[in-house]
Amino acid sequence: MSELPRISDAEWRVMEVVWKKAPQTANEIVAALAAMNWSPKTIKTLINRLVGKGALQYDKDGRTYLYSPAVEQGSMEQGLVGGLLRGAFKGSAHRLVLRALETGETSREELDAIKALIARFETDGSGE
Amino acid sequence: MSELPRISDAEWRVMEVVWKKAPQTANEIVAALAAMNWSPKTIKTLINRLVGKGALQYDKDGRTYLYSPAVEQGSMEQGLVGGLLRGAFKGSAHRLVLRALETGETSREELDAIKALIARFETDGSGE
DNA sequence: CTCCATATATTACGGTTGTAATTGATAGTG
DNA sequence: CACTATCAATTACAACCGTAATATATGGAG
Repeated sequence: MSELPRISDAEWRVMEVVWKKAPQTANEIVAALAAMNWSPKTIKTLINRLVGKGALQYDKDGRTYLYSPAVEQGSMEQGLVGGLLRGAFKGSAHRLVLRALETGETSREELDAIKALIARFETDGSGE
Repeated sequence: MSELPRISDAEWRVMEVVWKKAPQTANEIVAALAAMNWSPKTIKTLINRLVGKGALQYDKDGRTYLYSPAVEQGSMEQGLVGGLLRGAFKGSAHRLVLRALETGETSREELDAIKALIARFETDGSGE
């Protein structure tokens, strides 16, 4: 049961790019992150760290590398939220949801989707 | 609009103690954290860092200090969840909730409480 | 007034993170 | 075949974090 790597915020941005489309070269990743205004060097560093942590893997294509995720986005999201839930919220999911809703950025559609989730988890204790 | 300080996990544990009861002396905080098996020195360091970050404040009582929170727990929780929501979930509250529920640790009571929250946020767009 | 127990303050040290620059390897260009 | 543009690898460095140890100040016991 391989442990999920612990990755930082900046590293997460890089993972998002590769989760969205894989494999990608370092330069493609850099291009996808243009909006971050990071030096390409910085992004290369982040990529290397992610490889070191086992979050990214690569195949050599001649001189360049093709990077792909080595961990699933959903698992990482679960790890993140689970940590918060256990750590800061002591398992109180409704308090976590309260804080999320308090940001005031949640649309009616999101609220409906959450209602649907609750219904699903109410009938059977887990996912459908 | 004072910015919320950014505090680490270990520091959060200390804040929890002071949020639960304030003011408290350093020694009372240490006692409350006995279960963490941290050296008292370590806890003093965390307290000092929290003061430096503006998360704790103190009043001198002779030679000892009485520490109190300088930021509210709710605000800090909101900052935490809001950051996650904007950062990793791109505003998709229902996906955040999904990941929370997937941990499989959520009781029926929690689910009911969440339903109540949804209802509240559906009628008026914010807290009552 | 002196000494000690104890409270706070300062310093330590290796690992992580943000943010890069420098170095080393190599595929093409001429 | 020598040179350069470009990859990836190594190194840098300050701030933050976990985890303390050491130093300094001071109220109270004699």
